[in-house]
Amino acid sequence: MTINQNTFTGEFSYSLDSKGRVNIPAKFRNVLTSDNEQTFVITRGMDPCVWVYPVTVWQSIESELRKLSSLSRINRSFVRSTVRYASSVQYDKQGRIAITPNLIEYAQLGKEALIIGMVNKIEIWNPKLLDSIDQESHKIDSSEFDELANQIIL
Amino acid sequence: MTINQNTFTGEFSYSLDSKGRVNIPAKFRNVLTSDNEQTFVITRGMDPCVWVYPVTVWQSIESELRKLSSLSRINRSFVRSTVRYASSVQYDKQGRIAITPNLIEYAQLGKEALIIGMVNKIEIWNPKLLDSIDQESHKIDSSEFDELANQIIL
DNA sequence: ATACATTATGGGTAGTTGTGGGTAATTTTA
DNA sequence: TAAAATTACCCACAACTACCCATAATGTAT
Repeated sequence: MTINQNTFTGEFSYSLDSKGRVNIPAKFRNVLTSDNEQTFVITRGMDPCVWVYPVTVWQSIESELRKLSSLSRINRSFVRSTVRYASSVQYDKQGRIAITPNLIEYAQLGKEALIIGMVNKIEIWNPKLLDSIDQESHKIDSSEFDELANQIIL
Repeated sequence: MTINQNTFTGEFSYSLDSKGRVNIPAKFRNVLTSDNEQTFVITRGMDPCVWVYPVTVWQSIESELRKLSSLSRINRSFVRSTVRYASSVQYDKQGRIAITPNLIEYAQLGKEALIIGMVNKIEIWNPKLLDSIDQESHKIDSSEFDELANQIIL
């Protein structure tokens, strides 16, 4: 019945209310393993959006980061930028999480929120921003895109 | 007598009801392996139609996607575009799945639905749309078909 | 040919889900 | 320390979805 634990696919349009809360789609909550205890970690995405990880998945990312030696300047900078904006949030009885003002500003979120399952994590987008970025990148990347598509047989 | 597990061939005309449900042909349901638990994954096709995968087949696609690091912009964009419109659906006691409004719009589905077995997946088409696309492409492809003939012996 | 089983299609109902807002508890600020 | 602001927790409602049953059409077996 469930596809896979802690695995997210699909797209949902939800609204960000006046208190900065968004609903986590029921389909996403239902595939969360119980050891997450209704908890996610939210942080800045590499693109201008919010990344949402199940807390257990985030923990394994942290343990990877721990392996990176702080002797390297790039490592330090990478660890800092990854961890800096991360905070853990638990969803309420209605299945909503609160997005910090920090992240709302970074992802330029208004009332509309587009929630996209990205396999191991969830992205929250300003729909209009994603549209414009999508159109830009399609022009640029099409050849590399085709390469990837050839490796993965759909 | 089944041909092959999780393998679909043939064409069927069914109807999409007012709730957006279509029947999966009995022949297709009967070749589904039991580990799929009556579950498919539906998503956008490359053509304007709906693609329907047995969930176990989709899982292997997902595990390929998991290997792509989100540090690369192209990877992120590729994963997003692949997974964005995918959602898992279980067929009900009558053998029907519900098509999401998203996909109904994308495939321009009306009351008529043409269901086509495509070996490892199933396609759901607006019959009229397929007709018009077929006629267009037949004019164009014949030379490229010849190329394929070297690779596949019919 | 007749009885039986399966299949395709339609619709009703109860529970779930998304959204808004209210109140109490906690933290921050003056 | 008191006031203000923020956060956590609770309830309510409308919309939607999953699940159930009914029926007609088709296919299968005796």
